[in-house]
Amino acid sequence: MRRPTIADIARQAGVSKGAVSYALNGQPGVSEATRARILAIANEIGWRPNIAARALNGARAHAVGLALCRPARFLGVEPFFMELISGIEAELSARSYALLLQVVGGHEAEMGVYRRWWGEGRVDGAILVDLHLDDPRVPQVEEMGMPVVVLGHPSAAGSLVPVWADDSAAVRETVEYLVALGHRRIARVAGLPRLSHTAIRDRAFGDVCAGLGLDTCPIVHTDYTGEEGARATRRLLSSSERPTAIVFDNDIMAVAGLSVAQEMRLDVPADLSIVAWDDSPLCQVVRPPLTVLTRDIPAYGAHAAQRLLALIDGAETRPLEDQAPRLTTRGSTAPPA
Amino acid sequence: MRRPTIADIARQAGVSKGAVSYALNGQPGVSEATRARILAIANEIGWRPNIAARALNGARAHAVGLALCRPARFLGVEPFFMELISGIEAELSARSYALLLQVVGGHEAEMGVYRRWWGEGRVDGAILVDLHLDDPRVPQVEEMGMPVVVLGHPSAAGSLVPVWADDSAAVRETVEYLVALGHRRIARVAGLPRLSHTAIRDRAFGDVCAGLGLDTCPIVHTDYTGEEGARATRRLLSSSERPTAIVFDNDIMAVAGLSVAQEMRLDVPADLSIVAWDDSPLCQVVRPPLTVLTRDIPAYGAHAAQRLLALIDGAETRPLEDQAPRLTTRGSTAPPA
DNA sequence: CCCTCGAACTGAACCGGTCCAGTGACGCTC
DNA sequence: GAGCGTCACTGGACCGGTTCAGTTCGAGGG
Repeated sequence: MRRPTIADIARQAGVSKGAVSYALNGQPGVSEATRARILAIANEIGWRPNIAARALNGARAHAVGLALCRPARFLGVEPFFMELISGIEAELSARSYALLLQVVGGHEAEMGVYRRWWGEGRVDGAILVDLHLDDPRVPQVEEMGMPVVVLGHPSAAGSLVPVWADDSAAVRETVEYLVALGHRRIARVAGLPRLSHTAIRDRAFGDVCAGLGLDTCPIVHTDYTGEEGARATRRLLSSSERPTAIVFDNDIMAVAGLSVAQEMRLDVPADLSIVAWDDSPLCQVVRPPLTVLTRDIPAYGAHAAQRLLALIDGAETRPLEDQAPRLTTRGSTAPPA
Repeated sequence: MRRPTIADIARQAGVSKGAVSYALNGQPGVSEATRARILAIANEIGWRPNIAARALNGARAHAVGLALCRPARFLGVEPFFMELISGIEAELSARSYALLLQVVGGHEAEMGVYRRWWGEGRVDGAILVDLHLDDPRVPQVEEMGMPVVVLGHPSAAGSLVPVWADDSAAVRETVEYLVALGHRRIARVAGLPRLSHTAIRDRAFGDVCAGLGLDTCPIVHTDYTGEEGARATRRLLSSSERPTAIVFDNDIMAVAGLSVAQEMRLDVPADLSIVAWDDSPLCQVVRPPLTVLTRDIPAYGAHAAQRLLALIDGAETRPLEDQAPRLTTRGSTAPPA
């Protein structure tokens, strides 16, 4: 039971392959009657275009690539990637593009995957995530000439098209809110220090705290896991200058931090206010529910996909600034006791 | 800057395209000297095989498909899919296969995606997840003739190759453990009732409870979200015959249930024991840490990918029974007060 | 020295589409 | 009714590989 080809259709319709091609692609060159006949036959015998054959004629691969460079154990931890992917997907599938996904162990492997995909004509472009400071992938991808959208701040994107959100503004909003509540000792439990968005948030945090004349504003770096979040929290809460508010870089660390505080018989929010980055069901399920910096992650992914498709079409190449994270206040923040 | 082709290599090496093809594919028909020369040139000019051209010759697409039929809001909720995907990926990438991913809204859309992928020669096979009772996808996929591995119990897989784990055994182990602790009133907060694995767990739960002569063993069905988990827990804990132990079908509901219990001033585990299905950082971060049914989800995905690749190669088609979930006891289970 | 055989390689068909240069028929105009 | 333009369609080259039937050549055997 061979797949039907346009040659089969041509034979049945009594026309040439060329005519069938025109008819099926909505191009001029065939009469409406013939077109209808050809479409009917194609439909009847269940013809589908063979993308390989199409791609061979210099056409699009109709797929974009995403290589995630994270150990598997971190992937499950954060809902971020799944939400991002579903957003990217929504945009892609609307244009019948597929997403090629690969989980890789490191940057070299990631570049190897991109090189292979691009070299094999498997993808028309890619999305780069988790930018590092001085990320080696940026110049390498630039050299490959593959259309690429970068999820991250323009300052780190080189000549690639960035899609980004203003994390600095979110940090500022959060700290100002906590200060308005009366907090003077605010700490930050951050993610991996080599990630560029961590650096941006760190700097914004330092700047805002200094600007507001706050006392000590420690930053502790972690690997985003609950264990490290708990350890960082324990350390902060045991210090002589115990902070009255902690801003966490993700939800899982915030929940871990909450548990640590409660273990230490501290009341949240009376003794300690907690803010998490990125909302998730988790943040609403714990007691008290967590005040969070909310992002529309699927939209973020969708915008990135949009820009990438535009880039592939040779159109839009300007940076795209997405909505900044918004502070959603819940029960975990209050004036210090 | 055109992509180099074997014609370019042939020209530079002064041989025919055919010879280059033999050399690059490790086939006999060229001398070792020539082969080395050709490989050197290919390497130097950065040649990569164009998969479209290869696929055109009836070769493999070197990709498998996974269409996830879940609303985006559920995807982020559970680490399950991300872990599954990373496991699938690990196996695929070792064999240079890519994973085509699409998130779809319903079963018809999902079948449309598979039909398109298969018809277009984009994938060599697919993995079917979240089997329903009398799942309409099974006969449809059978008819398409596409190699497919089903993640789910053989009884629901029709003639497709199932990869499954013995959930019944896990349910039995859990209930027997709780009974051994002294519990007599055990409840189950289950997932979507139309999913076949929910039905299997439900039946096992009923059977085991009946077999052990337990009193009432209510089952409440939910949609896997924290909100519904909380509501179900509230309902169970407010009933006249309050259960002393609850087994949840995922981690997020278990955590929500824990919060509800603590809100109701019940001590966990003294007044209520809690067991969650699927371990996650979340389960270890809350107080008390949750007793869970642990599965090696990445391994599960890897095994499914293995079986699928074997199936594509025309080899193995027997069902594969994976390791059953194992009970990992933590602080959330104890004898009833 | 001739014949055979295998290794090494060539040339061309082929996969399933796209697309361009032609071709023939028809209608319109002057 | 000759000339022209347009429409509908044909035939074939082409994309980048694979594969197979030949061809050439050198070595070995009798």
